Amino acid sequence: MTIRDIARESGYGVTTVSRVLNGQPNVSREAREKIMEVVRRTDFHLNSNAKRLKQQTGTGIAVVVKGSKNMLFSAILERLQSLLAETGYVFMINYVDEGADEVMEAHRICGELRPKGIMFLGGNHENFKRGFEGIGVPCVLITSSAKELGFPNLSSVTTDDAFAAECAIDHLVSLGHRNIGVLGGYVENSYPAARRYAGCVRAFERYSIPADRSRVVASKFSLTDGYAAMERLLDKYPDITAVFAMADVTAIGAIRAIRDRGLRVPEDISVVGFDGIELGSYLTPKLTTVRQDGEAIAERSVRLLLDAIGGEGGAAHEVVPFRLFDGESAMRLEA
Amino acid sequence: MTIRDIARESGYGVTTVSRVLNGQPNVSREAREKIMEVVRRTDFHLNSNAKRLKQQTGTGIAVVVKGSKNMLFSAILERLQSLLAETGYVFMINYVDEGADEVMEAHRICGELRPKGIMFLGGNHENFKRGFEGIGVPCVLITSSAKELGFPNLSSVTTDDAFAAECAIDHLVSLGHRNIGVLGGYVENSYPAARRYAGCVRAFERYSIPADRSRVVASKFSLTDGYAAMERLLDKYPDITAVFAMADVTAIGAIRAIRDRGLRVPEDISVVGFDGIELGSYLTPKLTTVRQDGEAIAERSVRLLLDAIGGEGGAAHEVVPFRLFDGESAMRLEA
DNA sequence: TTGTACGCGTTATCAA
DNA sequence: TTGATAACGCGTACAA
Repeated sequence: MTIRDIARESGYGVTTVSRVLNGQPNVSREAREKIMEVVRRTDFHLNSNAKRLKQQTGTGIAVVVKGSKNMLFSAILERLQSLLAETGYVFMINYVDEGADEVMEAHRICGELRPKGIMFLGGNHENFKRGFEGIGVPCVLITSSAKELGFPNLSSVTTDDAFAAECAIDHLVSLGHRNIGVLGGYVENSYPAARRYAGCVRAFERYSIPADRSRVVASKFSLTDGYAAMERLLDKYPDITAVFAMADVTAIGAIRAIRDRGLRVPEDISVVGFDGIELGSYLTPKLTTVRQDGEAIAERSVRLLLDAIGGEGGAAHEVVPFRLFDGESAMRLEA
Repeated sequence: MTIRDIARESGYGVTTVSRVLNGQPNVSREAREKIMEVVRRTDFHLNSNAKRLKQQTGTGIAVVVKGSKNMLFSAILERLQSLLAETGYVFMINYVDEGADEVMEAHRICGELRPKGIMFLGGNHENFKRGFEGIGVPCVLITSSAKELGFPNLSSVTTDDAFAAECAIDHLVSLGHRNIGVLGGYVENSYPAARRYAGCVRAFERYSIPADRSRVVASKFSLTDGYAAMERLLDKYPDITAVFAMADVTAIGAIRAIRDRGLRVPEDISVVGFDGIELGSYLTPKLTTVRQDGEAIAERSVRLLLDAIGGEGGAAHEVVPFRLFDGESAMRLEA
């Protein structure tokens, strides 16, 4: 079933049929109705391969998601999907492993799917430095700033990770804590982890908390890794009274580890997370956390990408606000 | 940059270039090397639109995911992705809203992406009855049995929902509970919900628990809806001692609601969930739940779909084992 | 082993 | 307002 069959069936030419199917003007009412009738009757769909071949363009936006069990990413993804659905773009999601090279993947995607733009949900700066050259379509990196990378077709949308982490530490210190552990991503692999770590250091310095008092254990952002990291932290520094986890899932894993040692949250150890996933406020105690604004992040990302696709200006780097959600998992240190 | 340019540049014909690029035999070593050199040098990629237009097929498998915040789905999806990655199929994920018609969406996808097969992660029987006719590619419905639908190109992979729910109720009854509430999906919209409900009824009858003692409140499968459903349940039946929630997220929402009423889990109210998401065992108390085997579900689904695409046999309907994970959220009823 | 030439289904151009 | 026809880039008979 092709556009030609519709033409023959309806008594018009292929051009007219094409016009109707693409909602173009310069078609008589009558022709439009007759043709649409046939189209509906035969349940005809344009062949998008032929269409794209002709138009020299893949009508779609690819999303490369780094790590599939990130609940913040899920929330952002959902919002992206619904925002993009309204625009008529096809939305192509590709998950890559946390250790994979998302930029290599992007090259593959460009060759294969010819997207009009690419969104990276998470990403490693090294991979971009090494391989982003040569990617021709507009891109936006989400949850990791690409400002210093300086590519003209790579925008970014982020939370101010350093400042946000600083606020988290501020909060703990204001509650009287000085022996604070940090559970984090791998600073060398993850830009957000590096920024958050930098924020911690800044805060510790401000309060003259010696560097050796800030106990940092790297871990992947997952329940099980958070658990393991917390165990190591407790082994090495049994005197800590508070923990800042660089992701909510890490915090949840950590809380389980704390309890499995017979300690309580927050009475024995206060915990502050990062991300602000919905689940956090269903836990007991409710998770105190730095809440990133996933909705805003998604919206700004789509806006930036669509503008870039439309040819409006070059790369932009936006920072969306966060706020500290004061839950129940962190409390004042009893003297 | 086309295959013709590569041909000219390398001094061979387009056919030879095409053969090399598709790994076909009947090409001399020398030609292969020379051509590959040019391909690498110019970073050439085949135009997949032209390729698919010619081959009359989109090389890919589409997945229609119903509801994006289903953590079980996320886990299955991840596994599907990695299984399919090994096969070289492009993996196209499409999220649809819980209220949307996934079969309509499948039609759109067929017209647009021309996939070789479709996987439905969640789905409504009514939609299939009404609209599946006319979908020509092999499909597999995951987490909902399509046996009774009888389409020759629609396989399915499920847990035995009815039996699993029956086991959940069995467990609660064996702990001494008789006043058991049920928090569930909409029985009329969700086949798994209907099956699980049927299992509950069967168990209640077996124990001669009057139907009016089984207090059922329908709700969507989400944290917030689980919370609201539990509130309604407590309003109507303050004397219940146990709750079976048809999804873990519902259970987690319910637990929050119970606690917000000043009651304890499991001392005042026992809770049993369904799905067995990883998170459950990080909670306090650890969630007692019916654990579906997401890995096996993903693996069987891929197997079934690939076999069907390969033309091996018709529709098959597989049931994968589950098991009751005995956590801490359900306890013996104190006399 | 290699090359020529045609057709896949659509849109764009141009003429009617 | 309409229609004939030439591309788009690839795979593949078929010929050499």
